Amino acid sequence: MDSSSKRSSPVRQRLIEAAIAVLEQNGPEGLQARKLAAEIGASTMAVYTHFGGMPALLEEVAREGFRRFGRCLAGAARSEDPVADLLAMGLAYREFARGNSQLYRLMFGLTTPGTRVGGHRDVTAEGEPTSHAEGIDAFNHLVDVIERVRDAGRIGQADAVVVAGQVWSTIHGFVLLEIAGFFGDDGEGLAQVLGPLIVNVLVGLGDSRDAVERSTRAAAARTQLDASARRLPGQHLLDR
Amino acid sequence: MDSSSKRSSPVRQRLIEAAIAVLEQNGPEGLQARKLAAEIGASTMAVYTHFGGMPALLEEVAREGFRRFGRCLAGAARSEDPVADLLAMGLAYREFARGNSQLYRLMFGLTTPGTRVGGHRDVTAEGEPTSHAEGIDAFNHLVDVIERVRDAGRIGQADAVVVAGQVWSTIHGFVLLEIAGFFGDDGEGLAQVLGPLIVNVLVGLGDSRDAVERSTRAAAARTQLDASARRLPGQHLLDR
DNA sequence: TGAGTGTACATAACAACGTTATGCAGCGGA
DNA sequence: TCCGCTGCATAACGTTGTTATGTACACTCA
Repeated sequence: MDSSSKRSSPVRQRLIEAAIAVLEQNGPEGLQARKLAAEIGASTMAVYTHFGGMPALLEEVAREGFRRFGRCLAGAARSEDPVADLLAMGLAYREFARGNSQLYRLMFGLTTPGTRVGGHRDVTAEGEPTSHAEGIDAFNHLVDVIERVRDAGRIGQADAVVVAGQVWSTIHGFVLLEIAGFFGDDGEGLAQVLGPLIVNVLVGLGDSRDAVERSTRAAAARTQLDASARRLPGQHLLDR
Repeated sequence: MDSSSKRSSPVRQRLIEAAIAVLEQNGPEGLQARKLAAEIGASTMAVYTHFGGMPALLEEVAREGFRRFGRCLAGAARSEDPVADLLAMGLAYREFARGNSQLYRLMFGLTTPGTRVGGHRDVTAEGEPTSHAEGIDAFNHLVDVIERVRDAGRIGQADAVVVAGQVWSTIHGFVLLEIAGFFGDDGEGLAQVLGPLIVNVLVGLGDSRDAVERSTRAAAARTQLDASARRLPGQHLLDR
């Protein structure tokens, strides 16, 4: 068998895309074998001939999500100011997570929706992210930028991987709390929390505050950033 | 009806506790009406007379989780060095999340396991954290410490709520990535990522690096911190 | 060219899940 | 004593993931 007949069969790909679409529209509850199959005009058997079961399909959805995520991060512009590039990548990161919040959560193994037992006893051992490889690929885009930041002499001689882990923790935590609604629905969280926070981290890493804020303006100018979103009252942490 | 007969009925409480125990042992998949009822020696009807359905029970589990989480944070020692107290609270935070990882994820609406449809059409609208109130209570412990840090003149005149949001993002993100296995299973992530990261944030907030590191040692001395855990090879970000 | 082989898929059935309907035992107040 | 209510067991229903079975089509080889 050649690689195109089985590996990239149209129904297989359409199932994954239908799953992503349904996931974002109806939430994880919508990820049902019958529903997805009907969505592409097939029977539930399509899920089993192409994936072997719902868990494997969801695994593939997460993998595809990480690929798109990686492309999103890679698409962040690359200039002569690596700190501005890092900040732009952070904005792209948040934009992806906000625009694909359900997918983002699924990617990090947080959703675990469809792993219902049904007829058989087997269940994916919960939370083991087999899509680690794709996740690390995406993570490496962060490492690359940080290596450039370091090589530009902005943060001393730190280990880029370790620093990337710190930056990733920062953005990941903010994004999840923002998605969960803890920072309100407008851009308040970005302006008041994530923005200052990433600046603080970079200053803590050794860059000068002036330089970081210059880079911030450069990144904001590149991304048509509506950071000063209209503020509406809401029930969240920053509101009191 | 008096408050003890309905509000804190033994079976109601035992169902919640059974759910927490099963959740941590078997993962979200184990949170089934039949299983939980059998666990306390009752029929599935107990779930419906006391909660009205699985979603409400899970909501109550999350609420109880936030209460325990709040008590855990409140239990962090209180000394004359507020930065050391903040760091100790961060350690307690991570300890709770690691020791109750499934519960922690459920608390933040990330798990969404039992919201299967079954007979009726209704489904909790996915991800809306009705247990916000308890979550904010826990969050306020963080705000309190940071107010003391600010009043001690260590971080300028920042808004304590905003700063708390930054610190929370930081720890939340790290803890979730660590739970997901991205930082290895030993304490490497703590020593290489979270520790330096929180120091960087505090330095970025205005404290001096020397003062933060003194506070770090103080906090580590209080908590019998085995930060230098034995390093085993593993497949994760920091390993290459 | 025709029989054999295998894959992709539809149909139908099964076990397990959440939920609801029904019924019964026990209680308290009139 | 009788009524009504509450707490719960039993049994049934609809929906889920999954599996079994059968079939149509494509491809291979003689």
